Amino acid sequence: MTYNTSALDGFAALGDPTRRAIFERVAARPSAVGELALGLPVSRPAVSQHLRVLKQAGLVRESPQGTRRIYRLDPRGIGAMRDWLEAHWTTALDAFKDFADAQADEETAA
Amino acid sequence: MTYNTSALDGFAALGDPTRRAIFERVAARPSAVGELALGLPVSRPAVSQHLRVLKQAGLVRESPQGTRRIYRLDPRGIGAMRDWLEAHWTTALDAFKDFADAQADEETAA
DNA sequence: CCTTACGGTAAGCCATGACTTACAATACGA
DNA sequence: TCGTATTGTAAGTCATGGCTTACCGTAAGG
Repeated sequence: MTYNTSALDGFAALGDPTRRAIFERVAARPSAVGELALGLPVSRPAVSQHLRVLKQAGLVRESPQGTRRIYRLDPRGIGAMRDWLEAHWTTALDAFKDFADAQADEETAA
Repeated sequence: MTYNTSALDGFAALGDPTRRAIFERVAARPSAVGELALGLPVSRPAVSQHLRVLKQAGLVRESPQGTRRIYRLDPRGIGAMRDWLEAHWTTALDAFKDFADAQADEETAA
């Protein structure tokens, strides 16, 4: 099973609560792996593995700085998700409006 | 571990490819469970279980119609995700801009 | 009524993945 | 050059969850 596996994997990446926490901390301030691990209830390797997933989803970028790797947001991944949601947002509203209208008609008829 | 478990569970819901396929089909046209299962490589109970998750995430709504249940989009869930992404979108752009500027300065200095 | 259609639920199987500890690699500082 | 700091990776464990088949409830229609 493959479906559309493109950049929409951002949803799977942000689906994990720990990963979402990491993402939000990186969003607040670019950080190294160790710093992130300090504020989280998981080990440093776990954070490292999560960052790899986030990176593959295009959600974060790393830039080496000495022996440390600074992680910052990458607009590409979040942009793709944003576009996808925005497209469905309008259709969702339209569909809901049609449904509400139909309900109203039903009420009137009854 | 709990983190923020509110309506952001939409990410976890849409993280699964099968669920995303179901969501897109419901977005294209409100459908019954059986119809959805016909066009997918999984059994009808599987679709039913996925719909439950999507419903709990506020992404779809069901409305009984005879023995059938018509599923349509629910704007609430997708709206929450949209807001969350939109907020981080701007910070992502800002952070990226700062980073790009710093890189440019570094280039100039070198 | 009795039958048929439709869909939710239970139980169980199995792959995925999140996490841990242990280890290897790399860059900096004394 | 040697020790230290920082991080990625390997291997293994364990829980989560996605899928299936079997079953039960319920609403229409003869």
